[in-house]
Amino acid sequence: MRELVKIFKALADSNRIRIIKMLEIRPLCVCEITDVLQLSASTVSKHLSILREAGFISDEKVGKWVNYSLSSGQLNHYVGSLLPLLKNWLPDEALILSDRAKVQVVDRNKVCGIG
Amino acid sequence: MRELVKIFKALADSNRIRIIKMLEIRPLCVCEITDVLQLSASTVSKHLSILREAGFISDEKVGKWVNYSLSSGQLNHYVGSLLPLLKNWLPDEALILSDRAKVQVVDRNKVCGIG
DNA sequence: TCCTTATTTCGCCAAATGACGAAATGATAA
DNA sequence: TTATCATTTCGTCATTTGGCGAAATAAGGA
Repeated sequence: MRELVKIFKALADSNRIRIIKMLEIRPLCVCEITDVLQLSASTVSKHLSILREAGFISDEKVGKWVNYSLSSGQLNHYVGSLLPLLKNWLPDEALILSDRAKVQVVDRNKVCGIG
Repeated sequence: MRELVKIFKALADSNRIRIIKMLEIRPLCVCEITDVLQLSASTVSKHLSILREAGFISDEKVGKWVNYSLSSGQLNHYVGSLLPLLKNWLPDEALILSDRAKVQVVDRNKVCGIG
């Protein structure tokens, strides 16, 4: 029960849903997400830790970057059911489409450390 | 997006999940739910309004009681996907089983106005 | 080694949340 | 009509949440 509540809490924020929908495109580092969402790095880092604790995403340190990607969903039963639903949801939401367009072109070597 | 966040917020509380799992058994009035959850009537009423606003439940006034029941799920796309998932989840959770056992025997004419 | 860079953690603040009791509402029963 | 009962609304309070900037970490490059 506590786990299920944690999972729904993780989804109960629009910025975290935006992150999940961005990660459906490809793995991203913190500063790429920061660039798209226009939030501070510390705020994005917090959102990512909430999503990670809930099992939606996993992180992998590569050099000075941490790449975040969607979980396979095989580890957590609830996540395995919810991520496919989310994948089909919000297909026409303007904000999500614009986020994803930015994800397509963002370059971590250019956005990180500048804006 | 706003609607989806509202829906996840509605599920992001253990007492509201308990209510949904109780309503899987049968429709209930506020005071029956109050009796099982051991919360104040005003708190339960608030939880029910959040679930109703999100589309999970509907209410029907019958005499002096208001019967709450699970939505068919045909009205709201998200709810229609999530309620069936919830129906399969937490099948062995002790708290849910105990709530449901109470639902089986609770009598609104006995519990309302006393406890 | 020293400096830069990406990320996380910490401390703070404003707003939202979940709880309660008291008061208001609406319907039944006397 | 008057009293009772189920429910909702209101005001309050403690806790949680989501945001920020500053400081701490950790890795890379000069």
